[in-house]
Amino acid sequence: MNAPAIQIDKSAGLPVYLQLAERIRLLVREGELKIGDPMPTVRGLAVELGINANTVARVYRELQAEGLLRLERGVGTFVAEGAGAPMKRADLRAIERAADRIIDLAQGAGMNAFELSQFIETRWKEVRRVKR
Amino acid sequence: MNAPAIQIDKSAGLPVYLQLAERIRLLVREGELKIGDPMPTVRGLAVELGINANTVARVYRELQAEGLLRLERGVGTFVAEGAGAPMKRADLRAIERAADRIIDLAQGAGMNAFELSQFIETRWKEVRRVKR
Amino acid sequence: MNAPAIQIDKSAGLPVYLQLAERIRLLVREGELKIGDPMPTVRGLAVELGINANTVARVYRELQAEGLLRLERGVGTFVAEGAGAPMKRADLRAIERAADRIIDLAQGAGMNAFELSQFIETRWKEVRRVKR
Amino acid sequence: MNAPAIQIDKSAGLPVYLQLAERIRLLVREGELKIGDPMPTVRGLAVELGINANTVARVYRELQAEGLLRLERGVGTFVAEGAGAPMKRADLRAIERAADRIIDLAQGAGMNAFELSQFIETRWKEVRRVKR
DNA sequence: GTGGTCTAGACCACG
DNA sequence: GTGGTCTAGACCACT
Repeated sequence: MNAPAIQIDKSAGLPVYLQLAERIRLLVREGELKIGDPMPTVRGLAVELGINANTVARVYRELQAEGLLRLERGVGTFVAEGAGAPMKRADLRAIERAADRIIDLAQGAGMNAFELSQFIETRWKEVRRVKR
Repeated sequence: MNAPAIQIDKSAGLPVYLQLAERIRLLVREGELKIGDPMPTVRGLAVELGINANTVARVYRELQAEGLLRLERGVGTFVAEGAGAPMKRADLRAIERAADRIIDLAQGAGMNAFELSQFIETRWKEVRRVKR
Repeated sequence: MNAPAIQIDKSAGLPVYLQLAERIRLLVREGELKIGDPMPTVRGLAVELGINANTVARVYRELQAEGLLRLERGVGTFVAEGAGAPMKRADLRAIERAADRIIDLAQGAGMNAFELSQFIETRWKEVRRVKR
Repeated sequence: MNAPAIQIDKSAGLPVYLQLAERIRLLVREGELKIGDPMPTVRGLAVELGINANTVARVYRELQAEGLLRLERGVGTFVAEGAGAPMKRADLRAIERAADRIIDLAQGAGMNAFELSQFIETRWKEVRRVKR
């Protein structure tokens, strides 16, 4: 598909706009969105995700400030030149495999998605602290 | 240590009270907090984390409603009998090893903690969807 | 006065949020707002300027991203440490005197405020182009 | 040159059509465009400035309504008789000198073009307020 | 039809 | 009472 599906969890606690921004950053880093690719329109994406157009516009604006997107009035929104190179495919695959494994383990131990993600964020910060 | 260290990221977007509640649930599941163990006082924990005492009290109340904590007026707060058995040590160790590995891979690929946790949450939901 | 008056021209063509952001940046650079000073509340300033609270909030958020303001949930908004040192008083005075002079000349020649500011912006860019 | 260079800053916040209209008015007042002089064609100017032809056409129409331009179908666009007399050369030179001076001061103090023009507009309005 | 700005007002997190 | 998020909807600038 040309425009990869973007999912949002409106009841996740994390603000919708942060989820959406992060999802787009990830699609760019994964190479699913390449420099110059057109983004969905503000209103179109809003309808697709069941959120308000202002929320999408806010995300696009912030990503433009980051240099990741380029907003052209009257034309559309595109992945900007400043988006940087995507991850290497091999790296991405390795992370995907590792993710599938830990998800499997966590499910076996009775954790849910939120618990696992929190666990990993906490552990990340602990590891960094130890390394210092 | 009597009370395991709890970390909160006030600038993480996720509400403080959700982070705190989740952190305590995890400590119980990991077996670091056992049934009957005393929790830090509301005020003490609030000071330690640099957040408002009301926020801590709210979390303790919610966890009491869940049956995870037991608030004894005038005495203190304790891990309740309803907390359930902790995870098996082997499971926990396996998840920790898997976490360290994926954190390593993600850092190597230039991701940050938030990106990785979002990636895993998204992947979890995708996997579940595929399995259906 | 503790909180310097901020003025907005809602019919100026330039978006209100840009005017407001620039006005605040200038007050900081002029030294009228110092590091640690409290800003008006979002809602209070909105009422004072006759604009919507969301517009003020957007400006505060953008200035926080710039490192100029510090927003504390439940507390208030303050001039941040990253605001940098204000201009020297002598420089400021010299610019004020020069401004008064050119305003006088422009008024004598029948220009209005918008024309003069456009003239200066254009000339600035021409000068820079020549210098290159 | 036949048609003096016109500059537009598409990222300046101020609508392009306002910038363009103001720039033309100024060229007439400065005497760089005299009564009867031909204006660039709509399409030519649009291409030169990298904006849409509709936008240029709209500006020409507005300036015609003001009596500044005269559109002759099939022939071209010209500076109209109603354009009025240009500023005195001495006045213009004095303003230019004053502008160069204040630009110099502002650059020395670390301001940018937008900041200076906003500063002057604000000061203009303050001065008028004081004089009343 | 695209993005941009602004409003009015609801509800939430936090102190 | 403070800032934060989100909605619904209006109107504008531009292609």
